[in-house]
Amino acid sequence: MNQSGESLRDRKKRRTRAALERATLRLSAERGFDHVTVEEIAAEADVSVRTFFNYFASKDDALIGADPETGPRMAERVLAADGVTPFEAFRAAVLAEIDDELNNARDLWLLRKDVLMQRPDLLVRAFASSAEAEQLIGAAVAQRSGLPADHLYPRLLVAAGTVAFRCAVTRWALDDEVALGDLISEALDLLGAGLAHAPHHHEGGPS
Amino acid sequence: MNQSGESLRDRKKRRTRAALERATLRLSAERGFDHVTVEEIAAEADVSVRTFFNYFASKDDALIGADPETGPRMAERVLAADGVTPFEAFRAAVLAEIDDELNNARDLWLLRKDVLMQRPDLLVRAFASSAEAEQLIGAAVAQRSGLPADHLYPRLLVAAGTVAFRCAVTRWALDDEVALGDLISEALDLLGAGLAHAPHHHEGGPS
DNA sequence: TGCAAACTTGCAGTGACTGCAAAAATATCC
DNA sequence: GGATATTTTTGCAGTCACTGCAAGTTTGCA
Repeated sequence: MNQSGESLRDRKKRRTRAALERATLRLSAERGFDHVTVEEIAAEADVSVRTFFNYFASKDDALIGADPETGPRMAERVLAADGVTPFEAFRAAVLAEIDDELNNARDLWLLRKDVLMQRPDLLVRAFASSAEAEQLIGAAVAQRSGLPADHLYPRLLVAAGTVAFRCAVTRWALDDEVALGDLISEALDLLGAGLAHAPHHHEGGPS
Repeated sequence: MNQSGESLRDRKKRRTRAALERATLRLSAERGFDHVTVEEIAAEADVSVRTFFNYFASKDDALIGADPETGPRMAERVLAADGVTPFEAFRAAVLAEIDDELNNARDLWLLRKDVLMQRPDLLVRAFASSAEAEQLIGAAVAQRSGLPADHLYPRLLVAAGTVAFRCAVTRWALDDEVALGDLISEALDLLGAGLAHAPHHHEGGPS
């Protein structure tokens, strides 16, 4: 291993993963997600098809850049935030995550936007693969709440938070000129305050 | 066409659909969802594989019995409920739907329970196909709210409601001795009241 | 330099899913 | 009751996502 924390191997893996993600998004933005084969993606990223599947469990996963580290990292974030409610901890974790994402991979998110503009429903399908991540984050929320791990609240919070994220991304992809972070924040606030009452509608107002 | 509202054709279609659903669930409960092929399901239901795909767009869809009429029917229910908030209308529509379901196809739900006991994560995947139904119901909620169809609130309500349903079904499949309707009701209440504050935990209390 | 571990690749195979056109079943009209 | 139009079922051929395995290649470490 090198003196730095990241070995050659790690660096190569990160580059390959990024290349596959970028290839998936670039080609999909160009001709539509299901007019692109994994074979083409792999070719564009200059690796074998088999290698594609070493990095992503499915084509859908490559679309959202599903990363096995996301779940554990989010769980850690939830546990780390101190002196706030579990909900606030979760909210902060989500916002921190997307902030990092936009800082480190803004180009990928712009491509993603192009793809989702064409087919917003892809997001619904793609998020279905996050089951085990939800599990982990839910356990963290449960721990912070002093609730049993199988209680309804943590599961519902994480699941609803995930769809809030999804809704926000969808809106972001369609409407122009809004910051993604703001949309996510708004959606989470709505969940926090309760959906019992619809917000009033202002012509040309916020959102 | 017969004197009754339902022709021979309609009756046969309903029977075939039910047979396919039942075959999917029976075989999956027995040996696990992904150790069953569509070929086997079709054989059990006594139709061709191609016919299976005339009824269900995917194997996942057969698992939850995805019905093209569900979306429109739910939308209608939302619009029909009168003199209540959009949230209440949605809530009532969901509860009415599951009530009908349990009355008309309780046996299928018991089989479903067996399958989900083994693999709760299947539900997450299966619900991903409901994108267009969500669209329809969301439009109905928007109309009742006096909000534009692309506003965040209706989309979020329906999406969150869907995962609330999903969470409730998962809990129902794992815990014994609880009515599914009660669990769904509880989950929707939580959404309505807001997730900002975790409910208190009573030992042995109402989970 | 040499060994061990991690990563990549090709290959062969399974199975979901699709379009198409012919065959079978059902509805409609006289 | 029979001819005809409409639906539904089916088989077939083909594409493509995804998997396990075993061999080849690269990187880490002593």
